[in-house]
Amino acid sequence: MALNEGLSIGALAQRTGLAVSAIRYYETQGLIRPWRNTGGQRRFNRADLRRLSFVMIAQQFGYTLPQIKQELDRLPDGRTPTKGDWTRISKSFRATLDQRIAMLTRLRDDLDGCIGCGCLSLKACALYNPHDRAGEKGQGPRFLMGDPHG
Amino acid sequence: MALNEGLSIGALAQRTGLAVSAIRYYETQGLIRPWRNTGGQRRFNRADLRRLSFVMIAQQFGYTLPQIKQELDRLPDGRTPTKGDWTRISKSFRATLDQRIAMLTRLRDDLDGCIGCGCLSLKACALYNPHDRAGEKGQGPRFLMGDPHG
DNA sequence: TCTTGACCTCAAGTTAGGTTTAGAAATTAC
DNA sequence: GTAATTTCTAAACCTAACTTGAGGTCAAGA
Repeated sequence: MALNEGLSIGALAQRTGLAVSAIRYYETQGLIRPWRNTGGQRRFNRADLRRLSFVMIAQQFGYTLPQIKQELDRLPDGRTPTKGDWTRISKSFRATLDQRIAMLTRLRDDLDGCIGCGCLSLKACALYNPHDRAGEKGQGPRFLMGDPHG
Repeated sequence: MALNEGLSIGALAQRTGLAVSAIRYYETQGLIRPWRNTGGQRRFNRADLRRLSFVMIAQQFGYTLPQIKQELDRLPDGRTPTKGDWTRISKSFRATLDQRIAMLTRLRDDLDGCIGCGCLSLKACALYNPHDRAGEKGQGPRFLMGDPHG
């Protein structure tokens, strides 16, 4: 492989730990844009290693591929994230993470209350219609672990 | 509807807030076992309201339907959860929840370290191969947001 | 040169947790 | 008794994020 010919998809797979099929899939989703060599095979920049690493991290944080694409698209064409980019993005990750931790903590508190009360004949319960999606559907009151006519 | 004929699927849907189609689906998954009236329509016990409420809560906690079925199957045939059942089960929920909170908190700490360091040329990074699935695949070292030959 | 392994495309399959649709039968309301 | 709801089944469809398979091509080593 000559010096300036870029990485093959297999090499990229080995170095990121991703499956070859996953990398191809990411291409269809617009997360990476390899070029083709004369034989029609994909060739990648070293910067794509970082892009894929970024994808993997963002997935850990629960981001969907379209959301990740959105972040990557904010970078000037094909650029590898700089320290400044990373700082901005990771602060947004941090906020998301804080929210999720807070949500679970509230759920835990609700559950603790519920363990104490036995919760089997409640007409309303904190576990029902939890904070993170209250009012989402507007379907009126529901009953939890109990029968309103019970 | 005579007093002892049980609830129709629509009534159950109204009182739980679930879609009729979801209730039918739960039956296919073995979470509830309605009987049929002479016309072939499903009829439910009031206890099924609690079973379904239980399903909905457990889903909030991230349990899959097979896992929920497993919990319900531990109850003597068709029984509605008693206070004792609920205490046991909710303690298990609590443990799961604690784990998930701890995991996210570690992730947040790692991220905080990573914001500081810039993280763009690391050969190893705490965000890579996070605690909750370390060693999962045995694929050797991977590189994160950095190029090992960089 | 030959062979083997990596790579190509495109379509279909996978899992989870359901929803939608179609056509028919049962039930309820008037 | 008739019309309007509900309910029935079975199969197809849905999203997300990929994987698998079939059939064919490219590249690298002996």
